[in-house]
Order: sequence, then structure tokens, then C-alpha cells
Amino acid sequence: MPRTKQEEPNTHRATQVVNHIRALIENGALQPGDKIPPEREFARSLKISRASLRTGIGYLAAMGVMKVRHGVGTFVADGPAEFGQTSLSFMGALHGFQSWQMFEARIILERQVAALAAERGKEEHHAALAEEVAEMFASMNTPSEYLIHDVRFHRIISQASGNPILAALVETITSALYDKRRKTVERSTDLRESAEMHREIYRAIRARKPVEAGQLMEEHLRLAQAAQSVESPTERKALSASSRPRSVRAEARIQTS
Amino acid sequence: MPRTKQEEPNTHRATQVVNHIRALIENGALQPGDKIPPEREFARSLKISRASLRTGIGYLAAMGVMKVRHGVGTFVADGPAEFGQTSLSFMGALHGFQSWQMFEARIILERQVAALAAERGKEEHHAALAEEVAEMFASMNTPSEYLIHDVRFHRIISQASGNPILAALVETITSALYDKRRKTVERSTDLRESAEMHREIYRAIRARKPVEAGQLMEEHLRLAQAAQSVESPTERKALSASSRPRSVRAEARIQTS
DNA sequence: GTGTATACTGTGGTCTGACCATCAATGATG
DNA sequence: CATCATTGATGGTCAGACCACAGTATACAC
Repeated sequence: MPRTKQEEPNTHRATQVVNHIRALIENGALQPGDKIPPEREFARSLKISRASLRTGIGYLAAMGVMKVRHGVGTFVADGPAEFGQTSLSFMGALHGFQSWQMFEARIILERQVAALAAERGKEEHHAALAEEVAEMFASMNTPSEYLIHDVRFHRIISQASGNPILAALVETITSALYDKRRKTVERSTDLRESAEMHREIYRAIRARKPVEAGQLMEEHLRLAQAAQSVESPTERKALSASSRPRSVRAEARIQTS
Repeated sequence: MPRTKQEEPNTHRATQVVNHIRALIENGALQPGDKIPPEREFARSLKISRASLRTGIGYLAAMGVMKVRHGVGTFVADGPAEFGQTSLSFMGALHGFQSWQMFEARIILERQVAALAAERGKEEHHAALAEEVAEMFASMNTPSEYLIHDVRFHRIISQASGNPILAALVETITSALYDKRRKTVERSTDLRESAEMHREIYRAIRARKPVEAGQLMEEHLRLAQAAQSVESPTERKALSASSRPRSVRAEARIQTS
């Protein structure tokens, strides 16, 4: 039979839930930070089982669109946009991402983002950046705290770029690099230089010098990359025992640890 | 009573599943394309209920790490890396992404990606690109088909860049733009010009001229953007009457656990 | 009154076990 | 030999009970 275009009252329940919520968000009924009805109630109203509803919500939570808090409720995400939390690290394991690739991507993105921030940044952004820079200088002896301000600094620049999509992309890569970073910073004895570079970037942005801001950012990231690689163990490699026909073989070794 | 402090391995079941599978992937026991055990069996081996296992799998599926096929089985994703399918369009609705922002991001990424492809592209990529260009010229009268080759062309360039992370980012944005694109192309009577631009880009890449390739790509995308906006309906606006202003500082410090 | 402990309520988290839906392979039928 | 019905494996959904967590109200000390 030719076209029997499956209309859609039928899609998988989870998909149904996703679409329903998408609609609510698109028409403004749901906004960031809002809470959705309790599962039991919501499920009843959608005429599906609570289990299915949960599947759909889980899906959205994985994408970072919703945030579930045990004992409290389920809310629409409101923080900075980001693509599924662990997604990048996972894909890293899957497709063999290497750290130089992450840095390459980060440099390309942040360089442009810094330039845009220099063009479009507002007073509030400048003020926020200034504060973070000050905090960085103040916490040069506390690596863990320093890192926090470092991260915020970059995040503010992303926001200042005026392009939430770019900000989300940067956020995704940054968060994936965060763990490794934490260790590196721990043994870094020279945060002063880093802090000063941030200050220069800040100045270039405030002075609205796109090109300069971009160059400084790139330079900064290259140094960070160098510092990081100093102790990066053997870049994962040779994990698979070569190519053998894929079939059910993997099933054998799987068991509870 | 002192505490019945249940020590540790106690994370949420779904998280448990996610971590377990992550481990299997990281140590090579699971590779792209592999099939995991049937739910019932797997659940038993993990000592958790099937429902919980499903929650975890759903989570992974949402992130695009796993692919579930009703009646067949669950597999580790193997196609080109990409961040959760609908994620971008969702975040668009959530954070009010606008199409110019998508294009801005795309231009920044693809310009650099094209440059990298010009530097690192291999023979096979050149050949593949040549073929797609040829197909484009051959299908100038069939918009829908033309689009397919257009998409492939860009995807090949992403792969040729040698950086799967950048490829994944491009893929994510591109797929989000795909739908709109489809309509635009439908009424475009001038695919010849587009095809010729693609050919030029291809030539620049094969000739290993990064800068030129980047510039051509940018130019191409700007034209595409212009063509698109010709009929873009009311850019979504009036997102929310009560746009509660949030200071930059506030947002920046929202998370930092 | 103040403060801490307890109970209660609302909400998400998990479990069980049955049944439905889909797909692929197999065998029966013509 | 081709087509179609059957069957087995596997994911999808359901219902309802019970567990766990967080916040708040209440009780009871002091």
C-alpha cells in the first residue's frame, strides 16, 4: 500500500511525552525554572502510565532540558544551556576523542566567542568579568577555588557573545574538560601568569578590540593545553583488540562488577 | 542510633547502569555497533529491575550513545557522532534561539572546519566530495535530492577535518537547520549557483588552500542564510511576557557545585 | 519563647510480573 | 518457488504497591 502516512496519535509513549512538553515550552506555557505537575497526576492527564511518563521525562533530563529533584519535583532547566551532561565524555570513549581535539575545538570556538564578546559585551558583563579576574588574583593559592573563577570567567564571556548557541557549545566542551583540568590546576604553581592572561583578555574585551581579544584567548588556551599535557598519561589508544566481526561476542564478558 | 549509613555503591539505579555501560565501553568490551544483552537478562545480571535498567538505557539513548530497536535489541550507536537528536531544537524553544544565531555558529564552525579539511583531507575525502558535487549538478532540478547531497557534502568536509568533536558539533547544528532548509530549497530556482559554490569549495580543499576554503565556505553559508531568511516567518519573539531579568552574575554563579 | 525531635505529606524512585507490539526467522501452503 | 501464517526473541506498556527523600508542621522538651 502506497502512502499510509502514519499519523501520530501513535508514536511511542515516551515520544508523545517529549512532544507534549516541547509544545508546552514552545507556546510559553512552560518556562525555564517552572515545575511540571507531579508524575501521577501528569500521567493521568496524558492518559498514559506513570512508567511511560517517566521514560519521557528521563529522556528530557538526559538532554538537559529538565531537571528532576527527588522528593521535590521536576523542573524545566534554567541554568546555562548545555548539551547533555555526560554526553561528550561518553562519545569520547566511543569515538576515541583525544584531548588535542577537544582543545582544538575549544580554541576555535572560544576565540571567536571572545571576539564577539568584545564587540557586543555590555557593561554588566564587563563588571562581572572584572570581578572574576579580581577573585582569581585573590585565590592564586587555592587552585580549586581559582578554577571556579576561571570557569565562570569563560562562561561570562560566552554569555557576553550574545549567542546562546555558541555559549552552549562552549559549555559542553568546557564541562567535559573540567575534570582533567581540576587535576592539572592542583599541581600548577604558576597561577599568576594565568590570572594575568585573563586580565589581559578582559581588558581587550572591555576596550572592544575583537581581534586582540581573540588572539589573547587563543594564546591563553594553548598555554592551558600545554600545561595540561605535561602530565596527561598515555592518550588512550589501542583499546580494542583489533577488528573482529561484531556479533554477540560482547555479551559474554558482561556481568556485575 | 548512630547511622545506618548505607555506604556507597548506592547511586541511583539509572546512574548505575550508565556508569556500568560507560565502563564497558571504555575498556573496550563494548564497541560501536555491538548489541547488549536482552533487557531481562541484563537486568538480572545487574541485580536491578528491568524498569530501572530501561531508565538507564533510555538515558543513554537520549544522549545518542545507544540505539534501541523494538523487537530486535539494543545496540551501541555507531553512526556519526552527534549530540542528542532533538536537543538543539528544544533548547531553541527554551532559550529563544534565533536562526541568525544558528547561522552565526555554523559559519564560525564550518569556516574553520573547511580550513582544516583543506589541510588534512585525504584522497578518499576528495573523491567523495567530487562525487557529491557531481550529484548536485545532476540533481539541480530535484531540490529534495539536491539537499541530500548538499548535506553529505558538508558532512564529508567535517570528517575530513580530522576532528570528530568539531564534526559532531557541526552535525548537531546542521541537523537542527535541516527542516527549515528543506522548505527553502523547495522554492529555490537557483541551485546552479549553489552547486558552483560547492565546487569551488571542493577545489580549494583539494588544492589544500585553507584560507581560501574557509572564505568560500563562509560566503556560501551567508548566501544560504540570505536565501533562507527570504521567507522566514515571524522569528519567534515575545517569548515570555514575564521575562524575569537575571543578572549576569546571578546566572554565572548558579552552578558551581 | 526557643529549639529540637518527631510525624506527616508530597513527590520522585524502584520493584514485580503480567501482557502487548514488533521484527526476523521458519515452516506450511498454494 | 513464492507467499503467507506461525513462532520465538526482544523491546514497550501497564498497573499498583511500596521505598526514599525533602520540606513542613507539630509536639515536646527546656
